[in-house]
Amino acid sequence: MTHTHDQALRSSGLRVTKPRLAVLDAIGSRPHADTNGVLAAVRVELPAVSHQAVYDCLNALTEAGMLRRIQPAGSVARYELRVGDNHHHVVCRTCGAVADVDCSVGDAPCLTASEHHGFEIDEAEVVYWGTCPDCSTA
Amino acid sequence: MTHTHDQALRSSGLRVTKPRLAVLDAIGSRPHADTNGVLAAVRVELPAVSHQAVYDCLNALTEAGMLRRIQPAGSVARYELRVGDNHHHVVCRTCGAVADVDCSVGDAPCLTASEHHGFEIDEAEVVYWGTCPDCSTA
DNA sequence: GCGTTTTCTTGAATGAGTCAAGTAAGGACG
DNA sequence: CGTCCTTACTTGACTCATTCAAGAAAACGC
Repeated sequence: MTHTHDQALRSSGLRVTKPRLAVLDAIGSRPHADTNGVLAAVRVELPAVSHQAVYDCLNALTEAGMLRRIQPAGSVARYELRVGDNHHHVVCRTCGAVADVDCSVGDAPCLTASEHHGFEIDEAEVVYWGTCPDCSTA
Repeated sequence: MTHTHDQALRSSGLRVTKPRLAVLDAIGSRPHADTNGVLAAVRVELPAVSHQAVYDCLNALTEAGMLRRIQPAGSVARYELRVGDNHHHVVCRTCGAVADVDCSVGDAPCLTASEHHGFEIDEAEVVYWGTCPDCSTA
C-alpha cells in the first residue's frame, strides 16, 4: 500500500514524505473524507502534522492527478483517490452524505455538450441530488 | 418585469419587497452573478440594502424555487433565474466563467443513475469543466 | 555527507456566509 | 383608512474553511 503510493508519488515528480503517504492512506480508507477528516486520520499516525501541511498535500496531490476533489454546493471540499472509472456522485440534500455511482451513460457521451460556446471541455462532472436512505426514513 | 416578479412572489407565498424585486431583476439581467455581484447591482437601485438582506433574499428565493444556486468547486455561490429547461453549465478552470449548455442527453436520462445506493434522486446536475475561449488564447 | 530545492511549521489573515436582537415594512382584516 | 400580527430588513458581531508569509526542516541528486 504505502509502497504503491511511494512509487506513484515518484512517478508524478513529487517527493515522498510522511504526510503525503499518510494523506493517501487516509483517503484510501475513508473515501469522500473532508479536510478535517483527513487531518484527524493523518494525526493518528503523525500527531504533529500541521493543518497547513495537509492542505498543501491535498492541493499537491490533487494537482498531480492522484486525488480528485469533490465539492458539492453547500459542502466543504472532499477527496477521493482518483481512479480511471469516470464514476459520479449522489449527495444527500439533508445530511450531505456522498456515495459513488457509475456513469449512467458511458464515458464518451458525458463529454458531449451540445453547444459549448467555444469552451474546450475536458471533463464532465455529474452530481445526483436526493435523499439518502437514513434521511428518507427519518 | 417587476410586475411579473411581483406575481411570482405572491404565488410562492412570499411577501413582495423592494429588495426581493431588485434581486430578481439583478439576476435576470446578470445570470450567474455571485452574491457580491447581486449586492452591487441591487445597490444601484436601493443604496441602503444590507448584505444580510441580500443573503436572506437569495436563500428565500432559492428555497421557493424561483432561483437556482450553482456552486462549482472553488467558486462562490452563483445564481440564475430558475427556468424549466434543465440546462447545465460549462465552467472555465482558469477564470471561473460560467456559460449555459443544453442538456446533452435529454431530460429523463439525466436522472437515471445506474446504481443509486437507496438514494431517492430528484435532480441531476452536470458541470462541464474546461477552458473558455479567452483563456484558451492566452 | 553537502547543498539545493521542495515541503512542513507556526501564526496570522482573509472572506464568504451565518447568527442574533431589535426595528421596519407587508398585508389581512375590520 | 387604521390597527395588529407576522415576516423581512438592519446592524454588528462572529464562525470557520481556506490561504498567505516567513523561517526551519526534510528529501534526494551528486
